[in-house]
Formats: sequence, C-alpha cells, structure tokens
Amino acid sequence: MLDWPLYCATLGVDRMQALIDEVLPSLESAMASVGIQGDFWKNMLSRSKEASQGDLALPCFPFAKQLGCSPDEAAQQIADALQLEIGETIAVGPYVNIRASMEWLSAQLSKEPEPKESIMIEHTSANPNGPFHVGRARNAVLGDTFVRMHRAAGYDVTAEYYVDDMGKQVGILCWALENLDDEQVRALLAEGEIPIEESPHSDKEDHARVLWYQAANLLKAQDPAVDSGVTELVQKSEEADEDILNRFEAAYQPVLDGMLDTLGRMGIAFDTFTKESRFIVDGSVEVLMDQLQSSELHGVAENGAHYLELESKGVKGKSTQFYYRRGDGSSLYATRDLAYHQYKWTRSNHLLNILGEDHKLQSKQVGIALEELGIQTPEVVFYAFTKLADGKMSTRRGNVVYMDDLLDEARARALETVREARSDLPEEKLLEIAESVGVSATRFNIARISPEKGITFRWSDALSLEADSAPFIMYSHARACSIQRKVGDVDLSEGLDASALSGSAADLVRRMAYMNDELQTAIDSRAPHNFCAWLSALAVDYNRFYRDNYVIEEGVVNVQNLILSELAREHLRRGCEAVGIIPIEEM
RNA sequence: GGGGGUGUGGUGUAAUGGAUAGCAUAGGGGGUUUCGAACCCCUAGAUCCCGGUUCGACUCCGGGCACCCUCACCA
Repeated sequence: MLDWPLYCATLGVDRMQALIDEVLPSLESAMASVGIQGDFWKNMLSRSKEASQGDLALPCFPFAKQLGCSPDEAAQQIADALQLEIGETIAVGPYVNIRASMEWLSAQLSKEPEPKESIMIEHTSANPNGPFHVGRARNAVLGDTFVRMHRAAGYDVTAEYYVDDMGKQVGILCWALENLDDEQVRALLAEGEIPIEESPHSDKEDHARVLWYQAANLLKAQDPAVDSGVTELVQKSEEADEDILNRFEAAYQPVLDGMLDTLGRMGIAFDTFTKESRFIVDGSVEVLMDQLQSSELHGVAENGAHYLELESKGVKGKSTQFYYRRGDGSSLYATRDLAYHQYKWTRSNHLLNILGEDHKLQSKQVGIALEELGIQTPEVVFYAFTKLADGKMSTRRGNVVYMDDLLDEARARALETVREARSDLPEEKLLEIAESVGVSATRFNIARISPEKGITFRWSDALSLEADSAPFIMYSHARACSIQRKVGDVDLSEGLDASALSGSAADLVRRMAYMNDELQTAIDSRAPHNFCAWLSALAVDYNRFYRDNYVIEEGVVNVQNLILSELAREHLRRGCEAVGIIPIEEM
C-alpha cells in the first residue's frame, strides 16, 4: 500500500489537474462547512464515469460515518455547500458530481503545454545482426510513442540508440562475412532448413547479411573452429583492438543502416547513437570495475572473476551473484551498461529506458550495481514479448516476420481499400496514401495495447483497418480537412460561443478540453495506450458531431460549427503526431 | 524449484478500491448514403477458481490453476 504523498505523486496529480486546481479552494471550504475533517478525501476526487453526469466525482461513502448520515445525504449536503463559478455541482446518489461549464472547458482548448525539463529516452537498441522483425518492433514503436508524446507535452527529448558494436552477435556476423562465401551460406541454410525467401527487400544489406549470420550459427553447432574464431574476435574487441572494431563496424554498419531505413519508414528516428565500445576505449569501464571492489557486496570467484553478491538486495534464484568481471579481467556487457548509464546521466537529468521483459533481472542487477557506485538508476518501462502463434521469434533460427514484409503487406491491404473508395485519384497518390495508412495502422495496433500485455502476432490483427484502428482516426482527420478545403477561407475571428453548445458538439469540446491532461497522465503513468484510447474516442466524438451538426448547409457556412470542426482537426492532428499516426489530409 | 508478469463477452482489448465493467470486432436489427459510408444508431454477450480485508474488490492480501519471461565468468 502506497502512502499518501507517494500515491498522490504517482497517480492522482495530473488527472484533471486543471479542473482540480480550479475547484479545490471552494471544495475545501465546503467540506469544512459541512464538518468533514482532514483532507484525506482529496485523492478520492476522480473523473466521473459518465461524462453526462459531470467531470469530477467525489464518492461520499466515507463521510457517512463522520457526519452520521447516509452517503446520499452526505453527497447532498456537500453539493449544497459547494458554490462554483466555473460549473455546477450535482449530487447523484452517493456521489458529488462537479460539472465544468462549457465556457470553462472551451477556454482550455487553446492552451499549449508548458515547456518542460529534458529527458533522454533510450529505445530499440537492437543488435545489428539482421532485419527488424515484429518482435523488435514493439520496442521501437513503444519507445518512439513515448518520444512523441513527451515532445507533444513540451519535454525536451533526446531519442537515443545504444549500438552493440562489440558483442558475440556482431562477432558472428563479422566472422561469417569474412570466412563464408555465397555458396557455403546457401548450402548451410538449405541443410538447416532455414528458407531463403525472395522479397523486394532481398537486396537490402540487413536482409542480405542476416543469411551469413544464420549460416554461421548453424555451422557453429558442427564445427568448433567457428566458435574459437568468433571468440578470438570478440576477445580482441573487448580489448578495444582498433583493427577488430573497424572490421566489426564494416560488418554491422550496413545492417544497422538497413534497420534504420525500416525504422525511418515507420516514422522512427534517433537523435544520438552511442557505441558500446566507447566505454572500453575511454577506460571508464575499467574505472568502474575498480570502484566496485570496495563495495560491501564484492566477491571474487576461484578463478579470479569478480561479482557482487545480491542476495541481501532481494535478488533471488539459483544464482544471486552478479558477475561484472571475468576471470581474465575483461568486462561483460552488463559492466559496460554501468558505464553507459554513467555517461547518459551527464547528458540528461531524466532517463527512460524501454526494455523487453527478458531484461528485468539484468536491469535490476544493473540498478543495484549503479547504487553501489553512487549513480542514479534510470526509469525503465518493460513490455511483454510478441510471439508468433507457433512460438518465439528468433533471427538466428529464421523464425521471424520481418517488419519490411509486414509493412509491404499492410500497404497492399490498404491499397485495396483506398482504390475502391477513391477511383478519382492517380495510382501514385493511392500508393502514397496506402503507405501512410499501412504504417500508421501497424504502429497503432502495437501502441494501443498495454505494454505488459503479451501479444501474439497474427496477420489479421496486425493489418486490421477496422474501427478501433489508425485508419478510423485518419479518416476522421481527413474528413475535417475535406470540410476545410470545401469552405475555403472563412473569417473565424468571432470565436467559439461556448454557451450555445449541447449534445454531441458539447461532448466534442469536453473531449478536446482534456487533451493535455490525458497526454500528461499517459506520460506519468507510462501508459501510452491510454492516450491512444483517448484519440480513438476523439475521432468517435468528431464523427458524432459531424452527424448532428452541419458545417455547410444548403451552401451556407455555419461559422460556429466550422470553428468546432477546425478545432477538432487540430486536436486530431496533434494527437496523431503524438502516437505516430500520419495525419494525411485526404484518403 | 525460486523470482517476475499475465488471465475480462466467441475473438481482441480498457478501467486510481467507488456509480449500470467501457471499446472494437464477429452475430442480429436499423439509419443516412445531398459538408467524405474507412460513418452513425439499436440489440445480445465477459472479470480463471477458492478464501480474506473493506461500507464497497476486475483492482489489495492469501491459496490454487493456466500461459509467458527469467534464474550465464552470453549479449
């Protein structure tokens, strides 16, 4: 159970914050006047379930005892005592509902988020050993959605990619490219029953080179020379051997470039890249390993390997030892990760990492080691794996669905639909729209699901263009754009007259008014899927508004409705950009 | 075996201890098809099991069951 200040800081604060700030003084005096002691009720203020009943709700069950009456009566007393300038108060059963006025809500619409602090978000950071597959894509989509949401909320964001440029994976790739020819690779893959599928992307270096990686992995099982060859390379790379690091880079960089092309196609870009080898080269890993020796947790194994004993820190399992230095004195991946975090803290005051659930233990171990070194721990968002229906995805075994192919397929499906709907557009334009729809749908189908929930990849789900999906939102935006195009330049300076709003128009304003709250809440609770849900709801509200309210009626423009449509267009556009949906103007 | 996560209509999912468990698909019915129908409305259908705490539990605690992740001198 969380205590009150912490609870408040993590969950309560930002939801409906603007409204809470507004009503709290009046509410405090109302509570005092009916005889409620203390301020424990403040964290019970929550969003009303039904927008039709109000915006903020206060359940009154706990007051019944204190006041010696029924919860319904308590609600009535409080409601009677509460006078608000910005809205009305209604007791509904055991709840006090506070309903903001349309004037107050519409005044929220133009508010831009305040500029906020800096944050470095590290995501994806996949080994550059093969094309992006849909398992890796969850990290990239989730990470980039965090990046975009933070930017939309006013944060100064750095999107960071950690390049694993010296590990075993890259070592195998390098060895394979230097030692195997095309014929050998094909023979090995045929023998290992890994199909070589021809696709439009076969010539991309990530697709081309992954075959070498897969072949070397197969050969490794039958020929010990492979292992020793790779091990030699990896060892030298860990000694910061310049020649080896250059050869590694020659092997992986084209693969990484191919992966980044795929990411770019999805609208995902990075500001900075950091190579793992950097921390060997600059000696910082060595310094940290020395420092760890003075930790109370420090221990040395028989062969001279160093570790931290983490049992006292709550780590449980077969082994509670966290090795950070091998018997030969070299560092491990996790050790370099310590140096990496030390470095990242010099670049930003807030760190957020996006990691797969398989990194949970590792992340905890690194966190403890960082504490021992007096270095702050980063915040981490973990996501569950994306599986194939017939098992785990693996680049090594070739049991994968590549992102490039998924995006092609998504575009092809979208193209069918667009072609049907828009026979008036040239083929080139249709393709452009289909690409945007395909990419957006693919991203949204990942982003809209809670990170800790496991996903089983199914083509039908991944390519869904149905209602709870990106195309629905995009269509709503395109519709608003179409209306704008149709009416042309109209003078909107009269502004929105909020007092006249009702029904679906009022619902639309209410939805839009909470955009910044929803965005901030999704950020604070690390729940991008909640903002996706808000965006879908906005699209639904806009469609209902559109049904009930005509912008153009019998050739005459209704300026008030046009203002609302334009506000919705802008909110839809901002929302789309915050979750990585491409807000195209026609489709 | 230890640790962590997940379990909600047929299917996919949402929900700070609070109101009638929301949304989407598939099913049944209907609308407008004259600002763009990739739309809208109606209908039917669910919290894994057993206890506990509470005025109140999908939510917290305990015990089961199922699935996933993890327990390297790998990365």
